Amino acid sequence: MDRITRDTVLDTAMRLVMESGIENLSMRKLAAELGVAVTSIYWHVGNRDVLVDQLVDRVIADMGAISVDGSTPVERVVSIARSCRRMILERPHLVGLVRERGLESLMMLPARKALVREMTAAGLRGARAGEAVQAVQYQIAGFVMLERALENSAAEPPAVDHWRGELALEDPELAASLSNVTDGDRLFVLSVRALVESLLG
Amino acid sequence: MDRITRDTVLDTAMRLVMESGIENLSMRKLAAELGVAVTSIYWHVGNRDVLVDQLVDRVIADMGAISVDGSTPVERVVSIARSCRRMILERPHLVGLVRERGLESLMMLPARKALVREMTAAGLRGARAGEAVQAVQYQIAGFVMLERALENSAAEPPAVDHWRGELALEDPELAASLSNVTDGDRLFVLSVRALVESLLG
DNA sequence: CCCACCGGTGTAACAGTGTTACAGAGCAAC
DNA sequence: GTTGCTCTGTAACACTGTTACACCGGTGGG
Repeated sequence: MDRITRDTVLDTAMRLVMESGIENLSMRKLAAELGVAVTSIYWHVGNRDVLVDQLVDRVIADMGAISVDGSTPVERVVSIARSCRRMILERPHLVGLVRERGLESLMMLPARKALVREMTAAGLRGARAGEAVQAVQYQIAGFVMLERALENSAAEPPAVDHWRGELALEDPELAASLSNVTDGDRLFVLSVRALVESLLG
Repeated sequence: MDRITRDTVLDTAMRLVMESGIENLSMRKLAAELGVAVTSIYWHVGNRDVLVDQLVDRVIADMGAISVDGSTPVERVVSIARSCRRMILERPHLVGLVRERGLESLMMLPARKALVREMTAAGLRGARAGEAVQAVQYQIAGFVMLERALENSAAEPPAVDHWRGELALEDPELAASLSNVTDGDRLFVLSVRALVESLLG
């Protein structure tokens, strides 16, 4: 009997997603949570797709500004990347959200401007600078997406590598480094720094 | 009436996936295609999840060997990465397949061995080499996953960047480079080369 | 005042999904 | 012949997104 609003629908949808993930959000559950029939939701938001789109927009809107620290350009770009990664990892529902829609690029919009500033500050101009920005963006987004995807399938079998035995004899430290469950932040910073140092050099 | 086999089930499932993608594969459609009831499929393969797992294993098994060209270590790693990317892009269904399961890491197994060889040939040892291998692996897989995800959502709105106007005044070539739909291969090779040069330097 | 309209809601259905309890064929072995 | 095993079919359960249609409450016009 209580009237609902497009905003109340989006609010409780957001709450449900943050509680139990996008994969457990259905129109019927949302309607039940609102104490209303399914058709009301369709009247207010139209579709499940536009509902998810609205949720993505909300999450991206509240991602806030990224922090830029460091004195050298490399350190500043690394700090941007790190801030980006932290911001995404702090929002576990975001990955599922943008995985359902195809809006991965929007994930990067706040960083883009900061990256352009740093690249030009480091002396890059024109297409060189543009490619550098895109390369770093792709690396950040790709890394985090992959990282999240891998951690969900952590129950993976040990992936019997037959050649790992012989490798362990030649360079046991290398074999151990490949077997270890990766320290995400360390590998991330290492990769970004390597890429940026090369791009700016 | 015709008896079916686990292999015939997997074969036609694979065919259906290659024809219309994993998202259009349902147990009922598969059963209909086989001219059999759903329960037979369940008896033979058990589950939809194990069915998809089997399909992933098949695709990975037929990925074959990667080619390694080039004289310098950097060029050889770039060639490995490029070969990997091509192999994945040639199998459009693979991305949907591994996106449904969480087995992204398996995507890289054939490349791993080659990367280890090149890194040690370039003089890297121990944890340094292991991290380098993982960094390149993450970059390849992340880049390709992101690339495929972006190309599916190409109908995206132009993403009104308010600051692009002022940027265009300062460095029009940079603005154009950021606006352009990215040339995937060029950006990929550029990124991998930059990363590897820095890791090996 | 009444009636028509419109915004919003509810009922019930359609078509599709994965999965399974259960009954039954066909065949081999004892 | 009867038992037992392998495999298949029927029919259902519990979901999903979506919609055709009826209804209810208010607001404005005649």
